[in-house]
Amino acid sequence: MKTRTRFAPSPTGYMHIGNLRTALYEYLIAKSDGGDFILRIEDTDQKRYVEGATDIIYKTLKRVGMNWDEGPDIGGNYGPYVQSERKLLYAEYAHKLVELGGAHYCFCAQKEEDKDVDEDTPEAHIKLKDPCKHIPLEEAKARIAAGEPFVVRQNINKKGTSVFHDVVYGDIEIDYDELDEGVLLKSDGLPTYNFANVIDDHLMQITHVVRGNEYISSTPKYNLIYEAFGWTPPIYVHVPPVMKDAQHKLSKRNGDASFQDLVTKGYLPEAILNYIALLGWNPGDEREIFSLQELEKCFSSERLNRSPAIFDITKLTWMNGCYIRNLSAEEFHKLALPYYNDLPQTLDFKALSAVLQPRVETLGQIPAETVFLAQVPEYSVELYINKKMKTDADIALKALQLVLPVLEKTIDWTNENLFETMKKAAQENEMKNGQILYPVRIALSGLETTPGGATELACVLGKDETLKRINNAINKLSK
RNA sequence: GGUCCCAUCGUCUAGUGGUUAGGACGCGGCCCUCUCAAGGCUGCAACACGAGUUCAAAUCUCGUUGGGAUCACCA
Repeated sequence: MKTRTRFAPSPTGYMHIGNLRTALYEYLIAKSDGGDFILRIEDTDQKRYVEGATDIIYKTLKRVGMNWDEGPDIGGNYGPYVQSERKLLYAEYAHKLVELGGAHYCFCAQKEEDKDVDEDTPEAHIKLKDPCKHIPLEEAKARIAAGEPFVVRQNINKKGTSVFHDVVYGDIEIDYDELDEGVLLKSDGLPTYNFANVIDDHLMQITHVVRGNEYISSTPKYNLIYEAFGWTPPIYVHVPPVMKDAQHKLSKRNGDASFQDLVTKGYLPEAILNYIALLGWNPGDEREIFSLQELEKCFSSERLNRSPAIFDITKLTWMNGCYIRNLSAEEFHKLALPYYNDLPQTLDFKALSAVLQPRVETLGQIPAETVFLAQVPEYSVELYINKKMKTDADIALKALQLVLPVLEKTIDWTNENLFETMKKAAQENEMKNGQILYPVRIALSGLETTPGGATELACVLGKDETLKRINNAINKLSK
């Protein structure tokens, strides 16, 4: 049987890093086995639906090169691939499941939201027995026919322990009486995730289901549905979450960086993808830099990790630097250009870009220290002035002249606290190490300066002296 | 609270009974260099705890502690 995996996001906002990683693993499981990767949109919760979110999903996947073989936009043999368009299908199967004894109709009002209930008390977690379960089927049907609102709830009739196998976690045992008889078909006629994912995964012939490990405890419920229909469950691959710190998941809700945020900051999609691939997976050897194609070759779900991984922006930054340094001068400049225009308050980046263009061409390489694309302007100016000044005085001069007005505007000359602190730090460092902080030293030389250096110089010398020295440098270069 | 899951340097991890517990990021030092960065070399740094099994345990078992998940007409 051909391997088929699916990425099934809800269009509720930006693409989270954890989501993207799940998609990656789905993609890799399929592609490392010559299988198909399917995109399915799970939009059964109309309350959480966010306009444009689907587009973000498309763009993100395309941006990192994870192309899907079937999906809402390109179709396929198992469509439609948007759950809201499959509404009738779910209803049909839900009624069928009732006939098969796997579910029942329920007419209870929606449970009120608990307010002042202490989450930790046992009482807060007592599962309600559903009185509707005992309504005779004929009576229930009559009430539905009469127009009474209803939901379809799952029947958990089994006793004892359920055992299922997970690729990552191994065999897992859960008692049936831990399971609640959850809603499968909501009163608005749309299915819940618990039902839709089973129906769709079966109908779309999905072989491997990859999802967050928060679904582990409800997996037996899904197996019960498969069983009631006489279907074979897929292979389960539950993955641990990506964490922000030891206690908290990475989540957009808390303002954690999304894929798009990272890209905007100058992280290359390839680097982000490479980094998150290694967050919970490793190839078994010591390689760390992988293109998507290379990952396809060596990926194995057996090497997925069981414990959560903390997202470390520092290491991503390092990896991003690796990717940026590998760019050709042309590629680099093309990618960096938007950032020149993006920071109008600090420098005239258009002019600066024109100044820097020949430098990249001359050097034929990217400044080694360039880590973030978004930092390109600052780094470039600094490096340029420092390194090329002597041989390329003319261009350096132009860069300096661009920097000067910025200094006057951006440095808070009145912030005495800042200046005092930095001055003190510089002096302490001088006493301790016998040398002045590098940027200050450069600045003091009066010949070379940089935005950063000038700031520190200003801390030590004050505004007038700083500007005087920079002007001297410009004059000297003009000759 | 019930149930399920997890536990190696600060972080990502290798490790499936015998290793000086390896690598990467970060951090410190040295080299290179007109500075920084990059590169090279090097240093600091971990098996949560306690029993047990065994000649031998990071690895197997049990317990403890700590953390996470779940108990929605959200996914």
